[in-house]
Formats: sequence, C-alpha cells, structure tokens
Amino acid sequence: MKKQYMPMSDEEKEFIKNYKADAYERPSVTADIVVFTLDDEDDLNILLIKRNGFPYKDHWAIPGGFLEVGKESIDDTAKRELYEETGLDIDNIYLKQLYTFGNPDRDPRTHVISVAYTALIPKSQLTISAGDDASDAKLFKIRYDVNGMLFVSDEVTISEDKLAFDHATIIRTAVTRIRSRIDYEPDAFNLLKDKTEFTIYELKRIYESIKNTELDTANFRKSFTRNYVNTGIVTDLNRKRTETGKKPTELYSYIGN
Amino acid sequence: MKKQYMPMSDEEKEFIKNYKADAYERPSVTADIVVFTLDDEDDLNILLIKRNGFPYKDHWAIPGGFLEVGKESIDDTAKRELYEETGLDIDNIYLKQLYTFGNPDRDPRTHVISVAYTALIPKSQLTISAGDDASDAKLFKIRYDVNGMLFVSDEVTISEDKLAFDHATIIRTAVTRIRSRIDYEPDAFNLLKDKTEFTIYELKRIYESIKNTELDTANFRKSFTRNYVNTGIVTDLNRKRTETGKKPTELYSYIGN
DNA sequence: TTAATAGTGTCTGTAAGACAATATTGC
DNA sequence: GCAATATTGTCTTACAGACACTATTAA
Repeated sequence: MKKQYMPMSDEEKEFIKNYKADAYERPSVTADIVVFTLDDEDDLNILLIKRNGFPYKDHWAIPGGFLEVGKESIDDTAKRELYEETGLDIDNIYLKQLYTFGNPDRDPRTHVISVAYTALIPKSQLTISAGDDASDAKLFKIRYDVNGMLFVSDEVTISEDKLAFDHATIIRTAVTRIRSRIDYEPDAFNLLKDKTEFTIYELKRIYESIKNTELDTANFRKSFTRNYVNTGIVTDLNRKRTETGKKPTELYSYIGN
Repeated sequence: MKKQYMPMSDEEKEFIKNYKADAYERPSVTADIVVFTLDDEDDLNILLIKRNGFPYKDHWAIPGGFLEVGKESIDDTAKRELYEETGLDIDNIYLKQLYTFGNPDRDPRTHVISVAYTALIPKSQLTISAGDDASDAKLFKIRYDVNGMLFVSDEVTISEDKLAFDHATIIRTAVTRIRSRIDYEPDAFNLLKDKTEFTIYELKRIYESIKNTELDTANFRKSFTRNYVNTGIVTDLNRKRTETGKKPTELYSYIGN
C-alpha cells in the first residue's frame, strides 16, 4: 500500500496549512447504488426508493447519498448508504464501482457528481425499508417497451422518464454492464441464496435472468465444470438435495479465488 | 435524451432557490488523464508532467485539473485539461473514463475525488508542452522491476513510489484496463499514425506493444480479417505501399462502427 | 409404470495457436 | 539468385451451441 504522503519542507507544510479549499467552488459528490436482486419468480429486480424531499419529491430513485468529506472514501460512502438502506452486512456484499456521472445540470440544486455503484444481493438478505430520505422502498422488475425500460412492481409501474435525476441512464448503464460481465466473471454467484450450498440449476436460473434468455442445460454444465469446478473456484460437496418427485441434484459450494 | 428537469410546484421552486449547497462540506473534484502513446521504438509510453506547485512539488504526475463547477461536465474537464496539456483536437480523440478514486487522504490539501480517464493518442499528434501547473512534461516508457513499475525516459527514471498522489495506482489500473480491452475492443486503431491508411503490420506492432508479447503474423491476419475487414470496420484500400527491398504491403482504412 | 427433472454423449462450426510453405520486391 | 518481408495454407486443440439419449426419484 502507498504510504501516507509526508510534506518535506517547512515551506510545503506552510502551504498546506494555509491551503484554502474554498478558493475554488466545489461540487457535491454522491455515491448512488443500483441494487440488483432476483425476486421469487427469478426475475431480475432493482431496488428503488421514493424520495420524500425536493428535488424530485415523490419520484422514484436509486438509493444513495452524499460523501462525508474527509471522513470516508467514496467506496465507503456507497457501503454506508447501502447499509442504511438495506441493513445488511456490508463486508460480504458484491459492491462494485460502475461509472461516474458529472453533467452540471443533472441535479437542479447544484453541480452534483454521482459515483454510481452496482450491488448484487440475494433477496433473502435484503431488508427493504424506507430510510430517512425516502417515503417508500420497493423492488421492481425490469421490463422493456418501445420507449425504453419500465420498472414494474405489484402495485406500481414506472417508465424510465419518471425516475429522478439521470437515474434511468445510470440503471441502463448498470444493466448493460452486468449483462456483459456475466459472460466472463463469476458475478452470478453473488445472487445465490446460499453460495456455500447450491445446485447448478439455481445458478443457471440466475444466468438466465441476467442474460434474459434460456440456456441449454448440457452446455451450461459443461462450461460450469470447466470454468468453476475444474479451476477450484467451486467445490463439489458430494452431497445431493432431493425434492419430491425428482431426481436428486448434486450440491456445490462457491469458494472464490 | 433526458429533458431538463422542471420543478413542478412553487414550493419546489422556492426550495431550490433557497438551497444552500454550503450547508454540507464538499470535496474537490479533478479529472486526471493517463495518456498512452507509442514512441519511435514502438514501445508503450505514458505522458507525465513535473508539478511546479505544492503539494508534491517537483514530483511527476499525470496531467489533470479541477472541475469548473456548474460550467462543464466531468468529461469536459478531462477534454479541457487534455487540450491544455497537449494542444490537440479533442473531438477526435480516444478519451474514456477509467475509474474514480476517492480516498480522503489521497491529497494532503483536502478531500479530492479524482475521476481518472485513459487517452490513446498517436505520438505524431502530441504536442508535449509543460502547461501552467508543470515545469516539465515528458513521455516515459513503462518498465517493470521487482517493486512494480518504472517510468523511463532518455534522461529520467522514476520508480512508482516517487509519483505524486496515488497516481501510480491510477496508472496501474489504466495499464491493466487497456491490456484487457485490447482483446475485444478496437482500441488499438487509435494509436495508428494514420488510421485512414495503414498496413496490418503497423497495427500488429501496436497490439504487441500493448500486450507486451510477440504475435504470430498468420494468426494476427486471420483475426484481423475476421473481426475487422469482414465486418466492415476496416476497408481494404486495394492499394499497396512499397518499401525498398521488401514485398509491397496492402493498405487498409479504419471506418469504425 | 409414469411424470418430472438430473445428467451424459455426440456432432458441428468457429476460433486460436503453432508452424510450414509460397510470393514479391530491390539489389 | 538472394535477402527480406508479405501472404497463404494446414494441423491441432478448445469451446460453444444444438440436440438426442440415459438415469433417478416419488407417487
């Protein structure tokens, strides 16, 4: 790790002591998180909150919040906001930086730079509750119509132009990213209910939801074996799970690398 | 494109008018650019500047500068800084966002969020000049030793722990990124002296420099033909360039997609 | 036995890597 | 012809997709 920088000369110490950050106008910085999960029908969902303050009051948005300057890294801002929103154990969560959005007019208050993150979380670990800045929080299925995306829950459907800020763009970027990453990264394991004990079909359903297509069982097994079992990323537990009326299924455990 | 947000109610208009961005402390935001080029020996180089102000005075750093709040997007900051540093026509340049670095102690002055960019520019288009904030600017070959990277020019060699801020980390991230992207994206074309008229061997040398390995001519031609010529991304000019003592070489032109 | 799902085997096409062979220039 | 480089062809291996086939459970 990089050591902390030590000013060398008295002149430099003096400069830093007298540095006025206020000399230049500064923007606000937020971390905003696109939380993906699979619902009970194994459809890909994202978490949206309903804003209860201006701007975009009563609009749906992705969760996020402002960086606490000098106290935390922007990654930690994302972790903190995710914790406040979902209450989950942050350190074992898939949370990756996605892209930084910095148009001057994306927020009507002031120039706000948004560092966007993607999180993949099994629904069983999500405790969805409206936080301080939200009057509601819900999971929405991602659907498409001629105008782009739709966000569908049991009670509400939102078209993407109704989302707060540029959050539709952020979500589209996130969906594109996880769809392309799934082909060469083991991201899907993070959506398993229990990655220490799962069947290949549970994993396959995750791939199908993310890729939005059906996969061939035999071919999926071949690449699963080659890429994960044979490389040691996944261990065969040599145990089976039996469900009524079906042939028992082999169980695997995700080790990682 | 997303329409500009229009506040709906008088209440909301009032809120935005009275919004005090200063209520919360804000960080500074910079765009910093890792500029890659190939030198006359076809080695991969990066552009570094020597800082002439505190902090890290007289240390080498990647070019960059502060966002002008409310006036430009963070992408435009990167373009502007790159223009100020190299004087080149910004609109035809490969400039892509890399990653955002936001540790609170990466700059001793104050909390500075750095949105890092990668640029790929042919050396013939680079006019290297020290700008306002630099006493020198130079291209450096990237070399490796046991401790990590070295940056080597004719007169100077810098080990990565001598770079300003966390710029060694940023450069390492950038190198890793372009090395992996080269296998599935047509980034290499951006380093051609003239992408409207080039030979397959000029392109091959760029691939070899970025991947840091020798490539088989026959196999390179096969994938070049399949991925670029047959897809229309590259046109065969049906003309040859003849050099003395050698079999003439076919010329191609990059169209893009 | 049968319905339902788990799991295997085979064939085809494509692509990557190693490497041999042929082609065209200036001298 | 020869040196130098350009270009083509062949062989092997890996892998993805399509699809037919076999296996094991509960009822």
